[in-house]
Amino acid sequence: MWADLLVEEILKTRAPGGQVVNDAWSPSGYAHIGSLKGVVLHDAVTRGLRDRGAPVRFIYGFDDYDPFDGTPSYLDTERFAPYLGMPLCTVPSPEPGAASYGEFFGRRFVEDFHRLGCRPEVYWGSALYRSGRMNEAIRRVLDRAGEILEIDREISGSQRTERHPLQVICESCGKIATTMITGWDGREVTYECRAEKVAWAAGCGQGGRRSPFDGASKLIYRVEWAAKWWVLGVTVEGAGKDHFTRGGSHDTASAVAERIFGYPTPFPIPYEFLLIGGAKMAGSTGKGVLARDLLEILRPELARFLMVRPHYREQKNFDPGGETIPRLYDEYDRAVRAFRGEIDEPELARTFVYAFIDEARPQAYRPRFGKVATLLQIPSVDLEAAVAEEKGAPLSAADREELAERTADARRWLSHYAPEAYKIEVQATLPPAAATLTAAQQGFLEALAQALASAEWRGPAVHNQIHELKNARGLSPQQAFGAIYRAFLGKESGPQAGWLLAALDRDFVLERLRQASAQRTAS
RNA sequence: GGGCCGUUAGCUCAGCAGGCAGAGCAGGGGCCUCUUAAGCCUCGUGUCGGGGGUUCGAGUCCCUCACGGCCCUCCA
Repeated sequence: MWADLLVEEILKTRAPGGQVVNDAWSPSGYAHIGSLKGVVLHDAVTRGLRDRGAPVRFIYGFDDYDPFDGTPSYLDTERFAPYLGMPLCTVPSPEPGAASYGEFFGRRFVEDFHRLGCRPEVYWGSALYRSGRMNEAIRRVLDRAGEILEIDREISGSQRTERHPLQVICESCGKIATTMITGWDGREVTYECRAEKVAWAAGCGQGGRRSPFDGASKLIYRVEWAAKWWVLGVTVEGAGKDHFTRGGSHDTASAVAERIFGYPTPFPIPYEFLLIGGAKMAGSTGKGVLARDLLEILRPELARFLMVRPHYREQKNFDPGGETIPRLYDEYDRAVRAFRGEIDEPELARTFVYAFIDEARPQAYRPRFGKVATLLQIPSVDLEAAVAEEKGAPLSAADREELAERTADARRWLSHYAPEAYKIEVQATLPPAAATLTAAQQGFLEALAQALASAEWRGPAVHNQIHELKNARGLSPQQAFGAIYRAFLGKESGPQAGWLLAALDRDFVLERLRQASAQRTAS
């Protein structure tokens, strides 16, 4: 299990004291799936460290001092246009109930990752700056701006000419993305708010002089990353591979951390992307898969399992279509059984340790997902009774809850993602596929109609009738059952035929059997 | 151009601190009076992408090539 190996490596290479695991995200819209993967990954590592008895804190930052740099597609562009360039914490919330835009989306995301069992200590960038905790870092960065510019050029080949790696909030217009610092005297900075500094927001053209401390300014991204490590004492922090490219933001942040702050780079965890249906897509554009979208597709247990199961360096492409979801369900159930010691799969058992939301929950009886999906589609089946029979004991409250979850998931799967072959739908009229019936099959159906006219209208009785006639007429199971499925479902196979027919209206069944047997066949 | 990852049974993938190739699904066979999507038992010789190398021994380490995916713009 990769998380175990990481934990081991962390304990081996980091100071024996407590670990501080950090992750952060800029709340510029609804979080997308990758941000969620980040939280889960850091939570897993935290869980692993805790499991080994190591003192550990997991902190999570919302970078709501970052500038608002674009309106997501699901919001009104015109309404938010005036706020472009301001810190996310001073942009109004799109809905009532939050003090700011950043807080609104931050809180939404907290809800999402809480559902996945991640409960880091949350902190806000705005509070970090306003409280003065970043002051010393800001001072140091301003004093050594030249060195940082050098580091930037050396590591990333950046052509950045802006000397001060700091952005101050314009006192006139409140924007932070548009300002340029022109001087630093050890107490205050002078700045200009420029109309064309960035393409997506216009500065007011004013300038001024102010103290950069206590929330008046924010470090630029790469430098801020290093500063936060230092200020918060971070010892473990991963990021997506986009940050870990050579000369990328992580390289720069590491160099700044070590050379400017004299602080060792936290244990790095560069992780691969989770693709959904082959696409990644960004949250700020509003396109693509949001964290909450995934939670619409998969219940929290499975969503977390999906992110924890593959090696963190492995790119995973999750395509909810086909048999992906039933397979994921089966795999999760196997992990549960492995954890309980029912099957010998140590790797899976460990995976479960990192995947579970609520350790106690999986004690419930777990009927196979595919089976639930099938039974669900046969009207006569009492799901709870059927599952209780399989279990061999009455269902507990937890069993029923589990079954209800699965039933809801199965319904969703069937209506949105399941291949046609898994859908059982009795056709309202004789399906075209019935035209391919052979004479022998038609004879069989005709005889079946006669026999069923007076048979007991229950699954087992109908089932026996089918078998008797099949045997009497020397038909293979394929021929006999295939004929029934074609006549009713328009397909080659289906659920147990006796129960299927008994679930339907008798007259309807008899009529359909006669239609199918009377139809002229191509052959 | 640089980086990361992938290429293992028909399909989806495990296996990667080197030691006789695995699972699930599909498929074959069998049981439950009944093979037809519920349950149970049983069956897996595949150039582990190609080629070198290290080793007593390599999917498992090193080099190299090919194909595929993604990333290098503050998007995980």
